Amino acid sequence: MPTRDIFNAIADPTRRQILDLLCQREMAVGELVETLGLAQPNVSKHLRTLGEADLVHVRIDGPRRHYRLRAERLRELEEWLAPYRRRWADRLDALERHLDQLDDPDHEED
Amino acid sequence: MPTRDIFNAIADPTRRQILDLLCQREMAVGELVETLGLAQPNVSKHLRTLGEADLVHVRIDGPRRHYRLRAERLRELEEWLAPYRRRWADRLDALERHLDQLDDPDHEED
DNA sequence: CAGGCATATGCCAAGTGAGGCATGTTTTAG
DNA sequence: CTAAAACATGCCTCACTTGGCATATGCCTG
Repeated sequence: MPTRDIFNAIADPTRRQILDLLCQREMAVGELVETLGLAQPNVSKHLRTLGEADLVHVRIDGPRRHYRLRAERLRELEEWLAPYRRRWADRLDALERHLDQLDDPDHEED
Repeated sequence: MPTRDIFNAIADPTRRQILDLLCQREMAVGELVETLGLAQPNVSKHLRTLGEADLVHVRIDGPRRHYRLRAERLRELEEWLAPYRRRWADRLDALERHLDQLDDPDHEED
């Protein structure tokens, strides 16, 4: 069984697009299919992957399944980002960019 | 040529480990090889992928290549995360979790 | 209960990525 | 100029992933 972590889930552009849509409102599979222009089984598979990463939640409504984003799950990403944010947030950032410029003369700097 | 975006770059656990190491200090390939316990060509390939996503920067020092993290590049991820952060940050969050609980009685809630 | 929706799952083919291994390249030492 | 050190690159194989297509499953209507 493959890895179904968040990093893997958001690595696919189509899945990011799905998340983007679900960020606005809950949607049924059919709506997603129509919006994405993909085949229904394909969309279902992506939703499965997202579900295994706990990024979406299903609400069953008769024969329809409404998928809703679990935005809270993305906090994991936020937390992973924390140590790095500290790096770009502090004053060293400017210095590093300056060093990059010195190391790489071809690089265009703003 | 494959996609070399940030999402893809951080999808691999080994590459995240490399980023984690480089977050602390600049390191030469040999140091990374020793720390990671992987074969050198493999490490070089991951570094290449990270480089193509502009997540690392190389400083050539004689025969050695020191890799440094470009933490600023991760701002792209931060920006991508922004719309979602708004979702989990607002008061709707608690409501949504409540709804999840109602939809999914088996789910353990804190 | 038969049939039709809305979705999920299974199977197959093609593309992609990671690791292992051998080899090429650049730099420094002698 | 030769050799060795430090990396990068090329090739191969294997496992995984994605998309397309067919089909199974669950739910609701008549």
